[in-house]
Amino acid sequence: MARAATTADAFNAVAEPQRRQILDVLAGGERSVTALVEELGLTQPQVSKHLRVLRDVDAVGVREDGRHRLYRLNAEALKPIHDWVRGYERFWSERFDRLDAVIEDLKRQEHRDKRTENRP
Amino acid sequence: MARAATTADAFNAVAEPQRRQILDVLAGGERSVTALVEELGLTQPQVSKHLRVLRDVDAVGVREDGRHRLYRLNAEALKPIHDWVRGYERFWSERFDRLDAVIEDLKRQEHRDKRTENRP
DNA sequence: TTGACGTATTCCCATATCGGCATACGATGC
DNA sequence: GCATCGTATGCCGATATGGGAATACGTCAA
Repeated sequence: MARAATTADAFNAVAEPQRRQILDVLAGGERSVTALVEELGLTQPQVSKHLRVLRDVDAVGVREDGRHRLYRLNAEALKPIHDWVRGYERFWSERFDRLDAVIEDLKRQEHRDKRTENRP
Repeated sequence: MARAATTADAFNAVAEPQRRQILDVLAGGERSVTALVEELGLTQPQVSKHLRVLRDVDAVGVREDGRHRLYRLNAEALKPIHDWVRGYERFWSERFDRLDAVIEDLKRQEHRDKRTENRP
């Protein structure tokens, strides 16, 4: 056994910078492979391969149009990432600064309580 | 040349499920390596290695405490991920449905303008 | 039908990655 | 000093990954 859980999920798909770029372009609307090749300055096989990965995690969809294949964004697939990272929002968001301060105070209070609770 | 840009950035660090688990635990407060080993059911070298990766991208910090090493979350490092994925929020959030419709209308309008702007 | 175009796939190379095991290393307690 | 604990690192094997080049495949035009 070796190298477990490289599970082709959205997190992995998005870990590659060029794939993020592809998604960013597709956010602007459908594109053919050639269009992506030109806009991103990548080779055609490169783009096709990245699109394959994105398709496997359902982050993009395809539509046939003559000899072209038009790819479109399917942002739903990114929601799990959003949901996960949003759980950390409070650690940096100013909106929660006050709340954090209060929590810290409570923690300190709790510590003091523990240190003194068994004293005469 | 081969395999470019697997750049040890936050996106990559977080692409590994077990590393996300570690961060999730650390979100609850400082932990020693052993504590993480027990809470997650991983081997000690596994945990140490994952922590190394997380430390390299500055997603966690360490503090020495006797022969223990206490790791803590540094959520700031996850902000780039949040910022990036937040750009896609509008694709699934109902709150933006109306706005999307308006934008689409504007795009169509623009297309019409372009198609006719050089006509007599 | 033939040829060009648009795209996907295959093969190969170099390297990165993960797990397991063993081991090294620093701090502590006896 | 010596054994032990807590942790980090090194090495290995298996596999995945990304790039490049070549090629296969399907569609359309002449």
